[in-house]
Amino acid sequence: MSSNIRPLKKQKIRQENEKTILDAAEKVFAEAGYGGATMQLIADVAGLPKANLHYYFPTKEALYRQVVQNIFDVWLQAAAVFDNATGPAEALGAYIDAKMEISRRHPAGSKVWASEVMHRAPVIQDYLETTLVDWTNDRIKVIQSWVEAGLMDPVDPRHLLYMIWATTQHYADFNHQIETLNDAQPLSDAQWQNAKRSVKRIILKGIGVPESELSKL
Amino acid sequence: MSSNIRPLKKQKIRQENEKTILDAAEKVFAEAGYGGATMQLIADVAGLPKANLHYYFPTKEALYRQVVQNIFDVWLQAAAVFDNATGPAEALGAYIDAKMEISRRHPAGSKVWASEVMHRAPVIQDYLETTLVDWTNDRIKVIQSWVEAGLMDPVDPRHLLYMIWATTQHYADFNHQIETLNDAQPLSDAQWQNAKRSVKRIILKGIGVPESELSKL
DNA sequence: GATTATCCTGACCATATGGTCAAGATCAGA
DNA sequence: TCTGATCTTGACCATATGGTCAGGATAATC
Repeated sequence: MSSNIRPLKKQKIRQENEKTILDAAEKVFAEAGYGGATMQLIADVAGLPKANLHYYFPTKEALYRQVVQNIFDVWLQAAAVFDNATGPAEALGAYIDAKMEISRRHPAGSKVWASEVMHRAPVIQDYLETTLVDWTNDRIKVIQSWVEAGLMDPVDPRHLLYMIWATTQHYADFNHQIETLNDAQPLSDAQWQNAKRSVKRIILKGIGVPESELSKL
Repeated sequence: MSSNIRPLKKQKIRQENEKTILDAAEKVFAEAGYGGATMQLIADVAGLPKANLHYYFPTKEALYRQVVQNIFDVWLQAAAVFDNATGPAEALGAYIDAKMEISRRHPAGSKVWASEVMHRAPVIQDYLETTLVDWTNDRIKVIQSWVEAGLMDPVDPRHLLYMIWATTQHYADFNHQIETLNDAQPLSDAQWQNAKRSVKRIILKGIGVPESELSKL
């Protein structure tokens, strides 16, 4: 391709505008849902005329699809931390930390993801059936091996994963409820640390990680 | 009031139609979100002409509000099981069971609730600030007393509650994902039992409930 | 400076949707 | 059977929304 010669500043314009639009779209989709979001509102948040959105993204659905796929990528990146670790305490601890951090930094993305799945995944069903299924089955095998090695109790890996997903994402998806229960204040740094420690401790102890490992958290 | 004399069969008609409409609305709101749901679709699901919905519920928002409030009531009923129990194993075990059962029987309601909270609770914010805050603070005190009585580890009650809510509701809100990961099959009776047992065991063990109590699950 | 490709945008359109209404049907009680 | 209240519904309306388009601006290349 000669694409790295001809378009240079122009390509940059496209790149930046797409990013601006995608960020605005993620926020609006998270706050209003797919049906409640309007192209006009996304345009306003992005600071661009509506017609400009349709220049970069042909339809609302195409824009939404891109938003959801980006979130899926973030999700997969967090999953990488799960690997290259020796045992359940280290691996699951790091995984929980990573997912909690995403919930903190990326709540809108998590909400869009939740909404998409709640509505039976009309856009990313194929990803669920391929990438997610494969990833999950791989991790299940890893957890199974830990069980067989006596590093943890014989818990059902599937439900362990669901619990980790549910709990960590809850801090993003239900952040409004959590704030309301926190005197209408966002969690402070210290409260986030406490949340992470609490979640890790209960789950890891719950699957039989020895106290000697837990004290490292 | 003479309302128990005059309208009798008529009152029954209203009652039945409102129920039909509310059931249809809950399903459609859960599947499409507030913005994606249309009065026409709700009418079709209910088997009634659209104009009839507006006879019983003046606006879409009023109908939605009623749906959400009904769900809140179910939620509170489940919370009752939390009480009149002696210690964490019994109380939290029963609470988790009750919430898992709701997720199984009432997934649409849970999804509407999740969606409402994710969108910053435009309709039931007052309930969150009053009923939910009060209920939560009460339970926190109860859990705190268990900690002080040495019946469980000194975990942060707030995050324990969040974990229970997150995990149990996950089985409703993300049931599509769970089905996809279960060979596109809904969970069987046995799988639901396994899910309940797994969740209860990890959480209760995670907060330090002694093994002698856990074996009763 | 001329040419071409990319980018920008106000004005516009077709459609879908929430909601209205008036006329008719059904029912309880006198 | 007559009367008044409740219920039913097809037809209709105003508005909001996704999407289009033509004409103009801007930037790169020669």
